Amino acid sequence: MNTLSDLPPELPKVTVDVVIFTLLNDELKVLLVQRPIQPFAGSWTLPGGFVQAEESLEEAARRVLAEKGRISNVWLEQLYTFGEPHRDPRARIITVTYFALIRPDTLQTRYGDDTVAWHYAYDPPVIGFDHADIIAYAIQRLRYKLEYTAVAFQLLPEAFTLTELQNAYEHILREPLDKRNFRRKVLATDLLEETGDVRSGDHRPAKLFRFSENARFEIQARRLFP
Amino acid sequence: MNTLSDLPPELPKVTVDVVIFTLLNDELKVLLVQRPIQPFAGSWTLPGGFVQAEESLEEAARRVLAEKGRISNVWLEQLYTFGEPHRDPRARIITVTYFALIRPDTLQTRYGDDTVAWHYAYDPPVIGFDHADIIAYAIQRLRYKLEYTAVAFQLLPEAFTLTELQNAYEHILREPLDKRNFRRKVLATDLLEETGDVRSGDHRPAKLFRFSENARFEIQARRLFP
DNA sequence: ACAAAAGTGTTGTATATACACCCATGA
DNA sequence: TCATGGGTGTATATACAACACTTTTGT
Repeated sequence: MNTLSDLPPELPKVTVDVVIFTLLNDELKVLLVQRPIQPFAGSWTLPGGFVQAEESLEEAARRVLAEKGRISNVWLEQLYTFGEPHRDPRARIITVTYFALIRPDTLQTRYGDDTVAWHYAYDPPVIGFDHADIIAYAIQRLRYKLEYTAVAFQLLPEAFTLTELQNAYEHILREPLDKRNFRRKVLATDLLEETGDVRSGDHRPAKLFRFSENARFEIQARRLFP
Repeated sequence: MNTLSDLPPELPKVTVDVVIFTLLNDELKVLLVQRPIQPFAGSWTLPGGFVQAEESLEEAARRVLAEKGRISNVWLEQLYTFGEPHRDPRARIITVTYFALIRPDTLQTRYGDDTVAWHYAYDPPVIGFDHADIIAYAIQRLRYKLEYTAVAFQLLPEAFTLTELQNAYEHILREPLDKRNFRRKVLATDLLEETGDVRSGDHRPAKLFRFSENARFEIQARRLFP
């Protein structure tokens, strides 16, 4: 694997960083890695790595996901490319960023490894490099996509209640939504189907839904909330 | 300036390519450069260049605009980053693409230089590398932005008639628009103001408009056609 | 006077919003 | 029986789409 010291200093090098979001306890979280060394020792940064010679940018991003948290088969989209000359004080680094949405149980970190952890996306710890900007931009894109597409199911378990879906929207958008209007809108699309089961809690059981198969092809195109 | 042969072959190198659009004779055109050498000798490609050590990506894109057509002070936005391993047969090249909208009179090419020229964006000549994909993606983004923002004025002269504005929209979107609805919508925004002059042709003179100053700050945000 | 482009309103339809009560269950 | 979250309908306002004729000028 390349390290910074392997590389001639005069040429830009290319990394991919991935903003990995999940919903954990109704909170939007982002996966961060704590830096053991200078610069920014102790600060948290996005998981990333150098682009290898024979992999595409998206393959590099998926490799990073696999290496940091054994995450595979997730939804991933290119976000933006950051290339200010001195964003890394050591060398010229150009970073192609991706963002991913996963269910929290998809992540497997090594037992006892507290250098890879979920943090509040809206209230992160001390962040190194320009990664706070990247996270802020990713949140903006996520909120935008949430209003216009059906990406939300990437964050939810296979089956979910309409209240759970609405909670996900409310916590990411940070605004309350009207229950009746929300239900009418999501049911008016053909993206949801009932599983036939219910979730029984303390009170009245709630119908369980899943995203229909064709929803997976419409993440990009469909406007859930026009 | 770096050339491919200067660079060690094992590391990805970074270029910026710029998709420069204009409207010329009511047609959407893209600026292309004819390649003098292999690979793809004779094919047309996007203007581009290597990212230099001390310039940002956007600065690199502006340098390309200045070098190829003495174009300065134009609207520019990052588009996407292309990085498939063998998109350039000679070496691993990662290209950060930008797109720009200019008025056709902004371009100054050297007299007699026919290796830099406007081509039909919707009906381009033979294109080298994967630049046809890049152009197609840029058109898609342009159409999208046109429906949701006020970018169109980047393509029009300082003063224009409503019919000229509608023509611009119709030729980029490739669909006819209703004259009354179009006028009502654009005038309902506060993005346009009358210059007070009229354009006299063969027939009834048309009022001239300009984009108001605050429109320039709202290119990104404002939805012209919600 | 006529050709050609500029300019102008109304109506129906669809969509978004605001809002409050009854239902089913477990304790 | 009561506490809790699940589930439901209507009325109003706003936005969009369809549509045709009159006005002004130059020749």
